[in-house]
Amino acid sequence: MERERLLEILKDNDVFTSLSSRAIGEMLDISATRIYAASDLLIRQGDLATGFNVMVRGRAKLLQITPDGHQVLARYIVPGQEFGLIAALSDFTYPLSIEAVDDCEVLRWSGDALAQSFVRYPQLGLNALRIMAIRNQEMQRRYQELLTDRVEQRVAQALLRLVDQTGVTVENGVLINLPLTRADLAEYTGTTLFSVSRILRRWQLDGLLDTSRKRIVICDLAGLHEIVDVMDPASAVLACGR
Amino acid sequence: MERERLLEILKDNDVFTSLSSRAIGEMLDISATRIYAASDLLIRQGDLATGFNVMVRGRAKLLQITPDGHQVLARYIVPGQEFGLIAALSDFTYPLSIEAVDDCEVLRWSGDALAQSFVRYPQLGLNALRIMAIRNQEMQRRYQELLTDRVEQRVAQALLRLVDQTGVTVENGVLINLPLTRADLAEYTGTTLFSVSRILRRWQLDGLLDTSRKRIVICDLAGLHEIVDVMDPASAVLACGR
DNA sequence: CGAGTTGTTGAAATGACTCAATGTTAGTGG
DNA sequence: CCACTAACATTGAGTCATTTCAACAACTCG
Repeated sequence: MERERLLEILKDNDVFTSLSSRAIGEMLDISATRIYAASDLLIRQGDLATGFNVMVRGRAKLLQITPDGHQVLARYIVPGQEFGLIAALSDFTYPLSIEAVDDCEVLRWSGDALAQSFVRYPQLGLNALRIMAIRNQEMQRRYQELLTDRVEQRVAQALLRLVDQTGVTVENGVLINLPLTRADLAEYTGTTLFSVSRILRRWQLDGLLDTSRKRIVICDLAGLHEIVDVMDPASAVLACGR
Repeated sequence: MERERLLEILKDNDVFTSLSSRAIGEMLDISATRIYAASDLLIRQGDLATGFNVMVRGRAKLLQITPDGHQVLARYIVPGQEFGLIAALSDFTYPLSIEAVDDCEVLRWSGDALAQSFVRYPQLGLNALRIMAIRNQEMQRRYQELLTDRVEQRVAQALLRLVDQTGVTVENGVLINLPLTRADLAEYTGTTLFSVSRILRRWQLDGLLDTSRKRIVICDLAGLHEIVDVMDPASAVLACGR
């Protein structure tokens, strides 16, 4: 990929916020490019964390495999997003695997190189801290959702998140630009592919969305939002009380 | 509290790891002491994050209140642990409230002071990053547990975590040194106090633990561990297959 | 075309929740 | 020291959301 484009991608990434163009150029100079094919593992859960990466082309999914064989889909990585930030710290192992959805191209730095860059550009360390903090809060919110919401709300929430991340406007709504099976969504929301199938079917009939195999177009974003925060029995009671 | 004791507490906290005694002394010099009474709020969810704190006496619980009125108990803070690290970053609001369980005493630094200390002692920033990373992994693991485990396993896991954090050896086992009601445990594990009551009762009959009001003594740690990782239907099938 | 992947649907099973009633314990104030 | 009260804990019955499993339908790709 041409240098101009890569510089732009780095500049837009939160890790490199507030860094001078020269500094970003220098960071690019010491990076390596790696190419992966679809369904390759970019990172293997349990390996020592040695590489920090920025995705420049293609998409990948973060998977966590539990001791009892269950698989959890934590989130998707799309171009411009970074992963493996903990490589900057020594003695950390990756807590999950990252699997390429398409063919992928990533920029990669060794953990040591990143740690040294923290010294050279102190802003980089602060940015890293900020990213971690944000991701922490995000996890906290999702944890709480999981604890209090039911399956339907969680699926709605997941779709909204994916629209936010990968949404593309098409004629009849917003397309989630990922090859998303019912099983994927089930792993992402912590339910079964059967439940997901039933829920999507119902929403399709209600005109909230339009789905064919591995393809979901949201027609009524507001409708999904309503499901997320109105549909709860507890809050419904509260709402009635008013 | 006398200075010697405070220095020791800071020294043992992960934020101050690898800092010289002199540096820790200087940090202590610029800290303020705050006292709270039981059930006071040390931090209010939604407030701008302005203070970084280390608990030196007493215990507190991290509570997240959801839009629909549910309460989630994220974790407990015990003496020696820090909270409010994100105050070092500007424009962050606390994602949850912290409520004193007992009377508490905390050391407090302003977010600005902490950010300046990051410049003065670069190790401090790295430590902060490390702590965030660890907490992230911990959240990730709990998220996955919530997604795949059933209530019984989650309660067992919660008890084990609490033993780890606050366990005190007593005659017939390990006491969880917290005033823990069924409702607290329910908020902590994402279930109802009824389910918790039933589960604890059964375990009491099985001799796994000994509980009276607000007091839990674990008699058979190994037994709980078994429940956590053997009791799953999926893994049971796998185990049979061998 | 055919084979494997993906999606749908129904019926039965079930884990967990809700709610109401009741029992138990720790403080409080007279 | 006792009675009283509020907080905490137990228990049972009914209900519900979700899972499980099996069968089948539809699509896609070589």
